[in-house]
Amino acid sequence: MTESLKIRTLINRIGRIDAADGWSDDLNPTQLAALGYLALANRFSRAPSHVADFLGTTRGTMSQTLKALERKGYISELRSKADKRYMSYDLTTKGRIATERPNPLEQALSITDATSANALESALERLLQTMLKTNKGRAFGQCFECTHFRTNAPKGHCNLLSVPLAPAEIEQICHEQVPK
Amino acid sequence: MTESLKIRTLINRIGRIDAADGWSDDLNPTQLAALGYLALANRFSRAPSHVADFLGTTRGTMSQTLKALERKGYISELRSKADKRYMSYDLTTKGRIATERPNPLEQALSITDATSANALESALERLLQTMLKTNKGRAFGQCFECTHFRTNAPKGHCNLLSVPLAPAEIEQICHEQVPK
DNA sequence: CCTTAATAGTATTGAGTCGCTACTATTGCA
DNA sequence: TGCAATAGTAGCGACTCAATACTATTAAGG
Repeated sequence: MTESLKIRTLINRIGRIDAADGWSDDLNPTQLAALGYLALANRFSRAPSHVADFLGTTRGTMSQTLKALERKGYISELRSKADKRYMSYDLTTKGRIATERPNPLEQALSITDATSANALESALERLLQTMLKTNKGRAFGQCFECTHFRTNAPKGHCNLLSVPLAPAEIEQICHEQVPK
Repeated sequence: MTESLKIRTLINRIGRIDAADGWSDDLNPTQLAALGYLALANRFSRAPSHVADFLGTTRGTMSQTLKALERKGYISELRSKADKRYMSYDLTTKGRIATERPNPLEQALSITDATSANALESALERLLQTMLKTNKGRAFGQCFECTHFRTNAPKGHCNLLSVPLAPAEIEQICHEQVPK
């Protein structure tokens, strides 16, 4: 059994076990994953196509998932006036609460020391970026780690969209992010 | 954004992107995951309930998935004579070939140096074991890392089942494994 | 021994994922 | 101005998935 196969099996299994636990209430793992992404993404990155891109699925599938989330009252639709094709989703209070539900993965990580957690994160981050490079996927990183980001503490500025960024937005996920 | 949340998001996303790519032929990610497990498991660990346990799903769901795999000719059923309730699945040649298909995750890992791959594996292994401990899940590790294993190179012996183990079996996954 | 409990697999149901194709509406570009 | 690109969605078919209920078999206890 090769090292690569072991790692792949581990990631797959950890993800499945974590997802299996995420079935409570009336949300399934995919709906919860979409909700979790929306909770982290900035205001330029909350369209169906962005969520689809982030989770490696299609616009059609994600469209249905988001409609289901809206029907259940976890998110609300927001249509753009500038570009009438474009739409965005905001979390409702109910949606925000749902993302804060405890899960076995974070629970297990909470008893891990900070140094090894940090090492694990950067190893996974490197792995993901390598995968995305060959797959032509987007990075979806945080603004403060982006080449288009200029700091102006405590605020920031996006050079790509020519838009000022509030302090809270600097840590959010953006679909245009290009890692430094 | 906490470190735990980042790691959870990364594992989830890596798993999904890897799975999305695994859709080729006529197999979906879950079928491929079940097939992958059967390829690694020893002869005592290839029943529907074992696969279900390994992947964190139910017997009912896995029963259907395995029936689908059998219908398509990837695995073949083998009923036990000792215990008529029990059954086991073997991979066919077609099934064995399907597990060898290249995938983005292993491809990305192939250009990672051995030391960091090793570190990543043990970090994920620790994370999984912590998750399983609170969830009462089984470890599903390899025989040579089990408390019931006795070596008798190049063969081995299982003290739990009182059965000799061929060299190839020592590296296989067992549902009874208890990590040392 | 024989009743009862535990275990293994499965059929069924209903909600939902997922890729795919086809379609509409809108915007960008040449 | 016309045509291509983009964004979202409906509909289809195969499948996942939890949950329930069921059968068959084996184990355990009085």
